[in-house]
Amino acid sequence: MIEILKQHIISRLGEDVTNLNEVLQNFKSLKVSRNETILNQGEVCKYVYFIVSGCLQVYVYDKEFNETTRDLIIEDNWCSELISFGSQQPATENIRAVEPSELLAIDRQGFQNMMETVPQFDKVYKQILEASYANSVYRINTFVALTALERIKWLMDYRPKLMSRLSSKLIASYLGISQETFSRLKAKV
Amino acid sequence: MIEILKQHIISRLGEDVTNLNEVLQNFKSLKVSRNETILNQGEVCKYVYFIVSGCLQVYVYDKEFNETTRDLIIEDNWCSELISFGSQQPATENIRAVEPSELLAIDRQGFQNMMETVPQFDKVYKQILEASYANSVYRINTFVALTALERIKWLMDYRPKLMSRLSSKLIASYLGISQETFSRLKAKV
DNA sequence: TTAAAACATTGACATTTGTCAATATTTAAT
DNA sequence: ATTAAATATTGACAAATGTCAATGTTTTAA
Repeated sequence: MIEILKQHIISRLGEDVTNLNEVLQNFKSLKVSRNETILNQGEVCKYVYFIVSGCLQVYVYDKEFNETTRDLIIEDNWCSELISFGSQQPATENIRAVEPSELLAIDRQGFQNMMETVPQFDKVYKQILEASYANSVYRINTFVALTALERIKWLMDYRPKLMSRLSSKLIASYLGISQETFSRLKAKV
Repeated sequence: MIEILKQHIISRLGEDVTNLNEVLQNFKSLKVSRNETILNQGEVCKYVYFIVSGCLQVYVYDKEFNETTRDLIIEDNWCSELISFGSQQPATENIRAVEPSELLAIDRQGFQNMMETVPQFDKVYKQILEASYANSVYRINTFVALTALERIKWLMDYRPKLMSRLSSKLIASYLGISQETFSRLKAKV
């Protein structure tokens, strides 16, 4: 499992990362089953997760307790509630596995260790943050102006893996439309 | 003008910032008039702006060339197209002043100088990035699930200054609703 | 100060999307 | 393998929002 993360890091920081193997010891490996929650809103988010395999859902509840999904993240990506992780304030979002998933978790102390052992690691946090930010900006700009049908087309074009792997219910919640509308419009594409 | 930025930085990094005055020399002061564009999509974003007074709009065009506004940022805040600024790739968003504005601009070289002169300054970029990220996450989670009326109420409660200062047209574009719907629902609140 | 332009409001109507309910299909657990 | 639960589809209808057009109001610039 660690090997996948190793490749991921090398592809970003280059081959010559000193102490990489020691650094990777800071990650704890865990397996989570489908529908297992790994963060509840109100708790402090203690870890940043690297997804080795599977898929995580980041979501909130609206006032009628419907879930709305801010993000769906698959293998070879990072996932966390970064705002809570960074500030140690209670999280405003929930995270759960929507597929059986293999994760590598690192806590703040681990991050600290890494920064000291591998100076370039400073960049990794910045990269994760920048990627997350870019993703959310993109999501706002893409979605505010699009109709339900256009959102579906967008997902098919740019996130085809999500479309084929996940339930309609989940996709609809990610697109911000009802299941019924999703079901109907899907047929029209 | 610089004095306001100085207070802003002191409030975040504390009183004892070494070389602060020299650091502030890296900022160029500029005045922009209403409707003046300071970044066009396709260009590389060269500056991060601190808004001393006024208001900036960050927006994109949809396929019918309507503007959709991702953010409206007022005085005492930072504004940039951070993804372009960080990567030096072409910007995907436009920025314009929607009020006559006084800005302090710093370029990458200036940022570099600051990091070297004031070690704590490293934090400032991270803080700007984190704040921007938190803001966009909040925007996604708040808006995806809200009706037009609820969005208006939200704006009145949490961004009352925007509501009173800016045109209905702009506010509607920020809320992702038509001007007419905004006009009608505003009366019902 | 005045004319032109931009913006805001309102009505009529069309379109999109949501809700509820019934049924079919798939998935999960024993 | 069988049954219960969850998910997906479809219809009928309601509610929300958008579009177009007409008019009134405010802002801007000469």
